[in-house]
Amino acid sequence: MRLVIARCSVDYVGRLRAHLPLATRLLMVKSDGSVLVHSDGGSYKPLNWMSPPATLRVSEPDDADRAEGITEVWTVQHAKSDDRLVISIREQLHESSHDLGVDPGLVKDGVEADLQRLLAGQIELLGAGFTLIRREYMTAIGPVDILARDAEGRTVAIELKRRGDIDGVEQLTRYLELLNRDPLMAPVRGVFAAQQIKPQARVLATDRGIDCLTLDYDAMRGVDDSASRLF
Amino acid sequence: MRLVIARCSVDYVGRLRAHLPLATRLLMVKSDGSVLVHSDGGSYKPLNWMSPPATLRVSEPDDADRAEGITEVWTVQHAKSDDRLVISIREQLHESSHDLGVDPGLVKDGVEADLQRLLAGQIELLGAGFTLIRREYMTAIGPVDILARDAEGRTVAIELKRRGDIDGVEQLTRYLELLNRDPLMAPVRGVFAAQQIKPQARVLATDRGIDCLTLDYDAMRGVDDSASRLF
DNA sequence: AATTACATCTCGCCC
DNA sequence: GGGCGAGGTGTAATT
Repeated sequence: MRLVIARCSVDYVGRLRAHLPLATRLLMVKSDGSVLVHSDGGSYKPLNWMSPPATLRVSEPDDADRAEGITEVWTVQHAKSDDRLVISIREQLHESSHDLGVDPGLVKDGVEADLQRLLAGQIELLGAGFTLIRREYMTAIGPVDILARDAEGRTVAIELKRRGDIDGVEQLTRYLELLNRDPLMAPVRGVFAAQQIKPQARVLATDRGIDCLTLDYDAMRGVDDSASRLF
Repeated sequence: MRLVIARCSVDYVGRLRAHLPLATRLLMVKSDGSVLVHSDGGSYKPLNWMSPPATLRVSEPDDADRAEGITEVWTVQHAKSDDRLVISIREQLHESSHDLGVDPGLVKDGVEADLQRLLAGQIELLGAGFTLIRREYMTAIGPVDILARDAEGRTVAIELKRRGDIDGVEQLTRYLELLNRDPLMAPVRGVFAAQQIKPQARVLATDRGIDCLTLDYDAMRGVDDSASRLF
């Protein structure tokens, strides 16, 4: 990885066009040819960038550029598209190179897949007498997160979200509509389960006869102690 | 902005939990307290990060950490939530600080990719005899992208997307439901137009009697040469 | 390789 | 502040 602090202007041409006026920025060149242009603020998204795979070519400025004080022109060309980033450098204030090696990568816990695994193992959270039919029940319009059977023997489709908003209710509604067309399966009722359910989503779900269930991930993780031994 | 290259492990606890095993990485500390942990690959997204506003506290390792070779512990605490990033540093290979100033920010030129403007000007793409009623036709639940009239004099609501997926079909369905409540306007039919339409979206649209239209942006741009003269 | 759905999405906009 | 829509989305899993 190469780190450069430079006064520069940047132009991107590709799926859109974008321009960064002259200012001092961090240029990060990664070993796969990708380049990130960061300012001293904002969040993790760079001001501008080129995704890998890409190649960086450093060239001399032409006469017009030189007259404007540009000392070096970086052309970062994407390997598989016409996307191009051109960095015009006026002054290089810092430069260093570092060998970082390959990163072992991130281990995550608490994403939707973890929620689904936990709820499938604690299906009684939905109510006494509930039994699991299966996870990821495939339909023509996508997989139903969890299919279960309630104490009365009725089929229940469960849609799981980390944050439950209107889109999730719409999704579950489509599944219910489809499943209820199957006379062998109908009537199927729905449960919308999420760590947090937005008020509007709750209203919409209730209006459509869909039950809402707020999940306590920490408590569920505590019950399944294989999860708590992850770290 | 402070740049540190260090052998470190990282733990994030907040909306989820995540762990980065020991490796050499770039730590970028921005002046708003945000921290980015980058490896020498991937794309612009860091391996882990803390969004601003946040505060960085550097502390001595406890005895257990010291025994494992940790020399410094960085705790990055988000100012408005319980999100926390803990960086355990074994070895600091590089350190530098830079004053970048405030960035003037990005100027996007081609952002308006005005598919809508182009289609409104080439409304005959929808079929012979189509005429434009208006763009951004306001309703109580939001603007219909384009409202047109077909050769038979019937009103047509058009939803435009760059990438057409199920959400767009749902959106158009809500508009159609509303517009068809108006006896002066009903019956209104729908057209779902996008550069690319996902199979599931096409199935749903067809099932609801909504026509699908795939748009060739480059061809449309070629017809309207004012667009090709933008730059 | 292409498709699909999730994301600590981020980033605007408008209300 | 929340809600909605778009992104040069990125990313992982599955087909």
